[in-house]
Amino acid sequence: MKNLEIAQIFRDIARILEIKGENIFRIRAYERAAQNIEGLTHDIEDLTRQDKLEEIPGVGSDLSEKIKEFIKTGKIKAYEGLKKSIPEGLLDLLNIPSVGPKTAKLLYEKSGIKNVAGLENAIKKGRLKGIFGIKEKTVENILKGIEVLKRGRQRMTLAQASFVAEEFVKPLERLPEVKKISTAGSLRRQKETVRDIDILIVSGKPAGIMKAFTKASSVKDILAEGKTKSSVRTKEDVQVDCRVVEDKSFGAALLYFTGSKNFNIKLRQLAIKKGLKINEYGVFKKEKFVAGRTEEGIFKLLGMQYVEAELREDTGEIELARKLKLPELIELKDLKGDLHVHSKYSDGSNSIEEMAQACLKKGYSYAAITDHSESLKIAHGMNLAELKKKKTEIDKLNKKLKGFRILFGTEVDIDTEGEIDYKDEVLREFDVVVAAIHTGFKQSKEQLTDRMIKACANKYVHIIAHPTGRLWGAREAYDIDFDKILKAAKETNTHLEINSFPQRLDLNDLQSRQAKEMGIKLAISTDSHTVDQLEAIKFGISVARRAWLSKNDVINTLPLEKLLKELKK
DNA sequence: GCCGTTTTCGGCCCGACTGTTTTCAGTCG
Repeated sequence: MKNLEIAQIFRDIARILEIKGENIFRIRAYERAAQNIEGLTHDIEDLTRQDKLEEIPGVGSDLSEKIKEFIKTGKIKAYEGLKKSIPEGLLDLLNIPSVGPKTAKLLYEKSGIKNVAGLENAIKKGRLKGIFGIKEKTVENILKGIEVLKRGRQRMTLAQASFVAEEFVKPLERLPEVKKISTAGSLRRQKETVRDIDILIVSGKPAGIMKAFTKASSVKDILAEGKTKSSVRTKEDVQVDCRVVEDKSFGAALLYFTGSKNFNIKLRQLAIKKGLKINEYGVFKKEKFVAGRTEEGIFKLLGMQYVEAELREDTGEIELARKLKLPELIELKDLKGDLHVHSKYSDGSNSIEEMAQACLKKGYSYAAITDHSESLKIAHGMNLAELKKKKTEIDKLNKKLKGFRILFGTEVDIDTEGEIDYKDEVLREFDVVVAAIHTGFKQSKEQLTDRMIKACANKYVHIIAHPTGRLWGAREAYDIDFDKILKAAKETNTHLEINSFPQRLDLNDLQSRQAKEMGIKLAISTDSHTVDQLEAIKFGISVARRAWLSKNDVINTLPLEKLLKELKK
């Protein structure tokens, strides 16, 4: 997949053009194309072959030629030329908060600064003094920005972001002057990783809220403090923005702060065509306020369906909403059970009964206890004698539990040859067989892909767990040919898992959407090793919703009998 | 550079906050 590579080049081109002071609309065109290419669910090389590049929003004749050139030669001549026109390190300056293209250009032209190190040095030697427009405060901000850059402004997992947001929302919502409060931004869109936290508040007394917000216990720096909008940085280096609006603007402001940027732009363009103007205060006809209290009201006024926050990425949802053809997204309450749960029999911390009771409490009607298979020694993989004991225990518990069924499951290992470590006569006995790669990650792409395809072909394997193996912050995805695996899954009626574990989220949103488009049904599971981890299912649901999945696309929304039928190959 | 339920040319989302300015440009989201 060259998608990300090409998107990065277009983004770089945009930044070089910015520094050179090019036409802002040309710059935005590159940025828009970059973002849309990043969000593609198809391999851009396939689109090139099928002559469908210009179907990508924001890609016209010129950019499609550049993409073709890159696919063919591995280079884009225009890009190579642009790169030579400015010093290599200059683009890095744009990564410093408070330094944009204008400042970067100024620093380069007036002071010969070519990179971050050069900038730091110049500041230390006081060489920035006398540059028009740069005074003490600006220098101070640049220095702070460099510090932030050096620490690395990382993205958090969705789970971490939810936690940071709660630390602000909880105390704020107790204030009497707070009428409504909501998170917004990529957290509300439930992206798998989040950089900044956005909080929106309705109140008639913004001043007190700004004060309370900037004085919150986890705040380290105040980045900006205005009448209705403030930004802080927490001790963990997370930027949190807070904005206060009146009640009648809540919907408009929520829409605006939830984004995404491209979604907002397209919605506003649509409004302009209808003679309306959208900003964060409302929708206006000439000067007159015509909507804004709720998001629903705004979408209705624009003649379209309500677009769920998770879909707002400008990847076709606006067009479908206008035709009233958006899919009905899956919800947490649609799930009937969890199909990937561990117990004490392998490396889990709770007994089967404890896990089952917790699932029952969540309103599930079944759970598959999928302990590791024999070869995975590190996770106390189970031998045949232990399996027998486990089966007996499950049968006994099932007699006891009312309205709930424990499914006899296993998470088997796909070995380095693509074989499963239990024999067929053992596999046959399970209700649910989840298969996954746990070893030999470093094999070649062909080997890894073949292993997965072979596992799909096994008639007793129902679900491939965490299919790409990526572990956020720890491990990249296996080097696999994902398209081939999708094809194999489709042909063999094997299901793919959306693993809800916050560091995994595997498949991710784009991959899940691709699977759905292929007609593959997915399983949303937690891979829980403790009772508490069952709660992570909400993150799997977030992935599914961002992937446009409906109830029908997910097998564990089925009632028990239908599920067992669906699993049969 | 893209794009078209007014257009193949002339538009292109919109506003808060900051710093350095006396009215605004730059940055950010």
